[in-house]
Amino acid sequence: MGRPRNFDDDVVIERAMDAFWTHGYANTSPAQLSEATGIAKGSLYNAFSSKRELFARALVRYDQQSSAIAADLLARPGSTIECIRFALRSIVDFDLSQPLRRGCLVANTAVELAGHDPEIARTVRRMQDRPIGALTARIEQGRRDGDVDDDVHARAVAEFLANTLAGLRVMAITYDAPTLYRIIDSAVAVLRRPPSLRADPADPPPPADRAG
Amino acid sequence: MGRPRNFDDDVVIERAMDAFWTHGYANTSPAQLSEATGIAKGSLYNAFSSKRELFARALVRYDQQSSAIAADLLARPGSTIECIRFALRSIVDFDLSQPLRRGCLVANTAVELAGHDPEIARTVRRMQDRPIGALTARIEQGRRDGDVDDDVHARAVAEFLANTLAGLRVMAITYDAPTLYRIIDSAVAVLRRPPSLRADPADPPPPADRAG
DNA sequence: CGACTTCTTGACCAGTCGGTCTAGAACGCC
DNA sequence: GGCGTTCTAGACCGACTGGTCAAGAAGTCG
Repeated sequence: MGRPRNFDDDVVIERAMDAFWTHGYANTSPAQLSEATGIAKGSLYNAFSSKRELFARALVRYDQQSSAIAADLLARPGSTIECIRFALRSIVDFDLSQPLRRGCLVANTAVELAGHDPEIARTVRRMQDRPIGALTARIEQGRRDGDVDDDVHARAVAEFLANTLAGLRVMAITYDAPTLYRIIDSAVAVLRRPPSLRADPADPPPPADRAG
Repeated sequence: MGRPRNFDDDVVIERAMDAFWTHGYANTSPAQLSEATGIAKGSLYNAFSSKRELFARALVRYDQQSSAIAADLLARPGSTIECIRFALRSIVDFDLSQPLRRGCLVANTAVELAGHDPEIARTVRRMQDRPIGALTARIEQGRRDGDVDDDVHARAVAEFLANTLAGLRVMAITYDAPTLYRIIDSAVAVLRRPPSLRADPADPPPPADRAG
């Protein structure tokens, strides 16, 4: 009963996500959100309580979409290394195809808000853990498939690749495709041979790998 | 002639840098800057024209300090891989030792402003190029010293390591030391054996390195 | 000393911030 | 068609934004 919503919440959240992603949290005013969504400020507050709440919903939406894209990319056929290389390239290509360089909303939120707000920090952390989990699973699959060395520590490499991705999305704001592609090639090379995981990292590399 | 400055510009810029670093550009108001520096708003504007101008000066200062620290770290004795590992760990340790997680001011500025402001983007890009140059030099030295393979592409690996660092400083906002250390260990492992730089990256790894 | 200059300060400014509220529109229900 | 409810829209709010300015303080110079 009562008057029904004049708009689809999901559409509004998506447009708000876009605005927050483009301008950051602090630099997106209620007036801008109203303009971006086509909904008057009053209605926005009636539906989402506060700017903060709307942002939280937008962030969740971003995470869902990103996870879906990541899952698709990591489910593609091919060797682990080629799959991950293609996935990283696709994300970089996406960033560079945008009219404005805006990075990754989760990372941007970490930078802008996580340092001051423990709740946001927890949320961001949870969202950052997801690609690590997905990469871990893909690398473990690679080990089962035999295209990844048994002594590759799946979780450690996944963390490393997620870190590389975080870096790439910052670098994509100011650098060009060739540089970013070179970085990706260097990064995925860890899947060729595992990094040393010993306690004393100063020891020399093992005399030869299993091919020797 | 005329009344002399009541304060040291450099001290004020340093404190402003701290405020911008902690809160971001948009979230640092003239009132906060006045409080952080101990200088009345009017004097601040008299000396630095605008918030924007003061920020630019603070950013330059940050870059100078960072470069000096980086130079020191990369000038330390030891093998290239150990030197770089130690340098990355030191930066991570610094980030984690701070009362607030605030990342890297240059990267934060890339995220917050570079997407919308080409001039800031150029400045940030120049600042990001510096650690790449320093790393390139250190890796080339390693090649001369013989502790880095001749087929390591110094510049490519330097870009990769700078990207890793960019990632680390975002990850240091939400992750803990063990995870970050593992990431560093994975990253510096590229110096053990060069990434493939061939056109077709899908080719299998060479049968054995020079130790085999 | 007085003249001149540049500094410091807090009052002041228009504009915007995040948010509230009121008037009334648009339904379901009886 | 009334009634109750929930919606919409935009006027409105105090606080604060980035920035200016006038009044006067603190120097140099002749």
